[in-house]
Amino acid sequence: MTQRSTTRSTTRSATPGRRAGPEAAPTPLRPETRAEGFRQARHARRIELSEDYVELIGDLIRTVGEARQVDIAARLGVAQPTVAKMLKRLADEGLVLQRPYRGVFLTAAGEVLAERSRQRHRVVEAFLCALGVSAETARRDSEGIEHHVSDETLDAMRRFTARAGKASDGR
Amino acid sequence: MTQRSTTRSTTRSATPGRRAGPEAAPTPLRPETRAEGFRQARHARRIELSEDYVELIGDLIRTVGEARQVDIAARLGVAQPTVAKMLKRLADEGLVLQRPYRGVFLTAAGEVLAERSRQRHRVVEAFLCALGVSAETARRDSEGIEHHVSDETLDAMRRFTARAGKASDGR
DNA sequence: CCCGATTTATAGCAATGGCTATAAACAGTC
DNA sequence: GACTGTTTATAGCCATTGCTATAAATCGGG
Ligand SMILES: [Mn+2]
Ligand SMILES: [Mn+2]
Ligand SMILES: [Mn+2]
Ligand SMILES: [Mn+2]
Repeated sequence: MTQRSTTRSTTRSATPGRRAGPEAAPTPLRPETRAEGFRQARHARRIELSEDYVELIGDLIRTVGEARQVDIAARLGVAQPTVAKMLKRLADEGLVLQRPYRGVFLTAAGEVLAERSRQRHRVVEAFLCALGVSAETARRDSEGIEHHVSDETLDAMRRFTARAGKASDGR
Repeated sequence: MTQRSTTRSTTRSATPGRRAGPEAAPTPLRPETRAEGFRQARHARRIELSEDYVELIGDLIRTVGEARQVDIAARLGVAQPTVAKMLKRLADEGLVLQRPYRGVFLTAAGEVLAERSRQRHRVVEAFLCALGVSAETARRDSEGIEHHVSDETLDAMRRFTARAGKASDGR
């Protein structure tokens, strides 16, 4: 431990020389602490697609009666082979069941994930609307945001939306 | 156009048979419309890393004096070669400048992106706090959410945070 | 029962974002 | 100026997510 290395990278800012005054620079943050956020975001990115797929498949089955690759592709804005490959992966993961040329179906596990995802998506979208964002923007932004919202934040959003609804409602 | 195809996939739900009553099922949504959200999310995912890197590099330069690969890696929670490769890409994109064994620096373009990203990140994090989320959760969730927030939503967040601050403030 | 349109499947390609293992360059210390 | 530990660079490797082009399967009508 001769040069800078771990000392600076990890230990140094743990106990900063000057303690934070009121409203001072926000205390540099330990590297490990900072990494937590990035790790969480990377994890969310990894499962994002699965969530969007099962949610969309569930929607299609309910509204159209079946979920075909072409329809999934059209709604995701990707090419059909992209969907085919992804469905294979989802089948491997036990989230969907493919009946060739007869559409895709959700397994029990898929149904659970779909419902959880749909719920969260709805909360986020409704929240954005309650916050005063236009319906179009709420729809578009929520498609990405939903995957990065923890349960705690989701709860806060729910509370706010409910409050806002009560306030603007007749009562 | 004999079978189902485009008819169902694209045209069908454009003008649904039953017009939406008050608070009825939320009108199935045209496939193209739905695809917009997914496209926006995919786009955000593509530039997410660049944003996080330049923001972090700027932070390091300001607080530590220089941005070394090891320090970036520690804060992102990834391995150093991962950082090395990414920095090469960022250099190709004209966002950073590498002086071998002397740290990374931001180009003018990098500086601009970094500042914009940092700003947005701050707004989102402060907003989550104002919403009543714990500081830790706000820090972690904002790391992912920030990249999916449009200007319109960002504005709404700013307004809310300001309002909340005024409300709880002495006056 | 065969045709034509639609839908799926497959092959092959590329970019991205991770990793480990290892070599090379550098900076301080003696 | 050589040792030694730190930092960068490089060389593979792999998984993921997208694409195009093309072949195969299916289905509804005639
Ligand atoms: Mn969703
Ligand atoms: Mn989504
Ligand atoms: Mn950020
Ligand atoms: Mn981020």
